[in-house]
Amino acid sequence: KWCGIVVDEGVSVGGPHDPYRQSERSEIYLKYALELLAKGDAYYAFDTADELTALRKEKEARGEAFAYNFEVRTQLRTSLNMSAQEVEQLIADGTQYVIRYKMPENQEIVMQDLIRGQVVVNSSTLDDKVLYKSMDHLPTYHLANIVDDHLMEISHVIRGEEWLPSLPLHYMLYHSLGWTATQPEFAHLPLILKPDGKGKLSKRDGDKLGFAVFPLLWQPENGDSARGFREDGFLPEAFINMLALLGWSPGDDREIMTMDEMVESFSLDKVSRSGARFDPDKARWINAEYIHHAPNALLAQYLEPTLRENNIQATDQYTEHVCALIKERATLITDLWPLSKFYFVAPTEYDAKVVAKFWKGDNPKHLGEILEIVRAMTTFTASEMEAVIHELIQSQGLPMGGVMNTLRLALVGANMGASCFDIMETLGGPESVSRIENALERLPKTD
RNA sequence: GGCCCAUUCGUCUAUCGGUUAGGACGUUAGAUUUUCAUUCUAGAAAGAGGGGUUCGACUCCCCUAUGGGCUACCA
Repeated sequence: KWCGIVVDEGVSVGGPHDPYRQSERSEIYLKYALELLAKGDAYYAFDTADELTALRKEKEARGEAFAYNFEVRTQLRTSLNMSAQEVEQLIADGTQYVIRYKMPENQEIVMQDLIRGQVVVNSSTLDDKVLYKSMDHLPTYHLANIVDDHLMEISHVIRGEEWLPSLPLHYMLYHSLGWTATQPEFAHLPLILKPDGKGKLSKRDGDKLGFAVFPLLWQPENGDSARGFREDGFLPEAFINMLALLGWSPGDDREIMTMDEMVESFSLDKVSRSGARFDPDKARWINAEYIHHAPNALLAQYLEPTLRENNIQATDQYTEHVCALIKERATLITDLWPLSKFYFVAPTEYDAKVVAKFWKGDNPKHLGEILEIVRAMTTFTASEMEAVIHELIQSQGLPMGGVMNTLRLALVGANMGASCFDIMETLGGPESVSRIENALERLPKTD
C-alpha cells in the first residue's frame, strides 16, 4: 500500500497503482458519471451558469435560500423532465451540460469519522452537486476523489474539517457506485486558525500577519511571493514539531520530540476536535529549543553561506566553535550571523549607548592595563586570562562591571556575546590585542 | 439564512464520572550572571451559561450562547 497526499489543486495522481494515464482520465470519470446516470442516481443539467445565478438572485431577493435540490431540479432544464431523444439531440448539437448527482429526499445518512465519531445528516438538506462538466471534460473534486480513491484502494482519507460537509455526498457516491464495502475510513482534522482567532489560516494571509504560512518561500507565476518558515530561520525539524502539536498531543507532557518519537506516539484518536490557533511565540520557542540542542557542525553549515557572501575565510573548526558559543542566544537560524559577526570581523563602530555608559572615567585607562597584560602573555586560554585579569581587578579594587564591559566594548563593539575570556580565547591573542588598540585609538579620550 | 463541527488558564493542551483540574508558550516576581542570552525557583491564570442523568460531572444528555467550517460548473 502507498500513501497519497493531495495538496490543494490536485486530483490525486501517480503512485505504483495509478490506474490511468493523463489522456485517459476524463474518459474514466465520464464512464462512472454515466454509470450513475444509467442507475438513475444522476442526471444531465443543461442550464447555464447565467440562468442559475438569475434564479439564485431571484430566490435570495425573496429571502429564500437557494439550493439546487429536489425541489428546484424539476423546474430547470434537466434530463429529468425531457425525453431521452431530446437529451441525445441536445448533446449531439454540442449543448454544454453538466452531470449532477440526484440527491435522494429525506434520507438519514449515517457516517463514521475517526476523530468525530458518528455524524448524521438528512439528505434533504443537501443539494445536487455537479460531478462532471462537458465544458472542460473534467470531473469535480467529488467524483474524482471517490473514483481515484476507489481505484487506488485508498484505506484512509485524512483531510481538513472544511471537507466534513461534503462527506454525506461522498458516502452517497460510494453507495451509488456500489463501493461501500471497500470505501475508505475518514478522518477530518481540525483547522489551523489565525493567531487572532478570526478564521482559518490560509495561504492568502501570506506575510500580512507578520509570520510565514508556507514552509518554504512561495513564488507563484503571477509574481506574488510569500516568505517561508525556512527563510524566516526555522529548522525543518522544529517546524514539523510545531505543526504536529497543533491539534495533536502525545497524551503526556512531551513537547519536543524527534520525528521517530512522533511517529511512534501518533494516533488519530489523540487528535483534538477543535481548531487550533497558531501561536508564533510558541513556534519560536520550539525553534530555539532545537537550535540550543543542535550539533555545532549543523549550525555551522547554516552559517556557512552567509560567511561566503561576506567573503569571510574561516575553518570549519573555528565556525563550529563560534556556533557553540552563540547557539544558546539564538532563536532563529537568521540570528546566527548577527550574533556571530564579531567573531569574524573586528568592530568598525561602537554602540553609542554602551560607549556612553562605560567609556568614561578610568575605564579606558584600565583597558590600557589589560592591553599590556594580554600583550605580555604567550598563551591565550580563557582560564589564564581570567586569572590574570581578575587579579588586576582585585589587587587594585576596580569595579568589575566597569572594567569588563569596557573590555567587551573593545572586543565586540556592543553589549552582547559570551564571556569576555571565551571571546578572547576564540579570537586569539593578536586579534584581541589589535581590537583593544583600535578601541583606545578610535574612541575619544576621557579624563 | 440553512446545514455541519466545536467549546478546560490569554494561547496550545492533559483529564476518557470521584484530581488541591496537570504540563508548555506567554506573562509577573526572584536567583544566577562582566553584557546579551541561557538556566533555575516561585506566582497569577481555566472547565461559556442554564437545565437534566447520577451518591457524585470538566467528563454523559438537552437547550442557549459563542467560535469555526460549508453552502461554486474551486479544491
